[in-house]
Amino acid sequence: MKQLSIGEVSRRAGVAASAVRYYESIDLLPAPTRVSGQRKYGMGILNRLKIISVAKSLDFTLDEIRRLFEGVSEKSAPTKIWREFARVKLEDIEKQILRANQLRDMLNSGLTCKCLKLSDCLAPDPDRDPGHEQDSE
Amino acid sequence: MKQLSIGEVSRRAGVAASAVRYYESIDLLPAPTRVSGQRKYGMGILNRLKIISVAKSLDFTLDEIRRLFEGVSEKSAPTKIWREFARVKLEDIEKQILRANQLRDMLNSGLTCKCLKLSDCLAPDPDRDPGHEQDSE
DNA sequence: CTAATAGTTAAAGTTAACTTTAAGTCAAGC
DNA sequence: GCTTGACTTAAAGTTAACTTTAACTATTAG
Repeated sequence: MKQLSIGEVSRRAGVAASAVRYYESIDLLPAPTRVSGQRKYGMGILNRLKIISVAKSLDFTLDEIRRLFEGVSEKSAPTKIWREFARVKLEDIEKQILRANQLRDMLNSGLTCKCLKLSDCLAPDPDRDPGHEQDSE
Repeated sequence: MKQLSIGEVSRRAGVAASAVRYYESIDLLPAPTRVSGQRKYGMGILNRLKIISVAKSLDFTLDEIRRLFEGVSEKSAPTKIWREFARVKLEDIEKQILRANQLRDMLNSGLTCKCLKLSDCLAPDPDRDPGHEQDSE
């Protein structure tokens, strides 16, 4: 079974060695075995780093990912925990899509008539150019 | 013309007063007029803060938003510049929407089949449980 | 052997976007 | 006049996710 040095792990996973050490320091990665002080990893580390990288790209924080791994180390269904995280993240993304549409609409109306109003508000010194106060709700 | 104190702006816009001062310090907001040292804002500030807040929620950095406003402050045809800017930003936002949809799809597939494979890799101590090493590419 | 390369640590530095703190000013109500 | 509450400033603190640095040790090539 091949043992990888931290440098090899870094190269093969495309993750900086300092990041790998950092992940270990926050218990996102387990402490590997040591050979005369130096970390030696099994191939499993590559998978683990891959998962971290994918989760990160899905806007999971490292803390969430850590909890994700923790959940898996429990006896009960790991898929359940993954599903739950994915569900929550899905909601986030739906919201993001809604907001993107909102801003798109704001910008779209900026491209047509409302813009004249909006752009007044965006003028360098709005206090000098009054006359379009919005509703005081 | 109603003048708002920073506290009123904060309440009405749902943005901390310290954040408003911070925005001013990084030139994201213009310096408002002062009445015996205290900031007094016109209603336009609320629009401006709203735009900032929406853009922020879409992962625009404050620096990007600042550049957004800058385009509008040029002397020459402000609406023209605004239009051009809005057009460019629109493209960005369409991309954001696409990316968000992609992300949603990834999470959706995470909720179904792929997960079962992934969960194998999430075992508590991969080094003790070899047998699914990935290709050494 | 030496030199170069790769690994080790703890601690400080980085960036964004703020918040908190400390010390002081100002306006309003009693 | 005094107190209270909102405001002012500069500067330091916060959080996440790392990176960089400094000083040191270990491994490998020649």
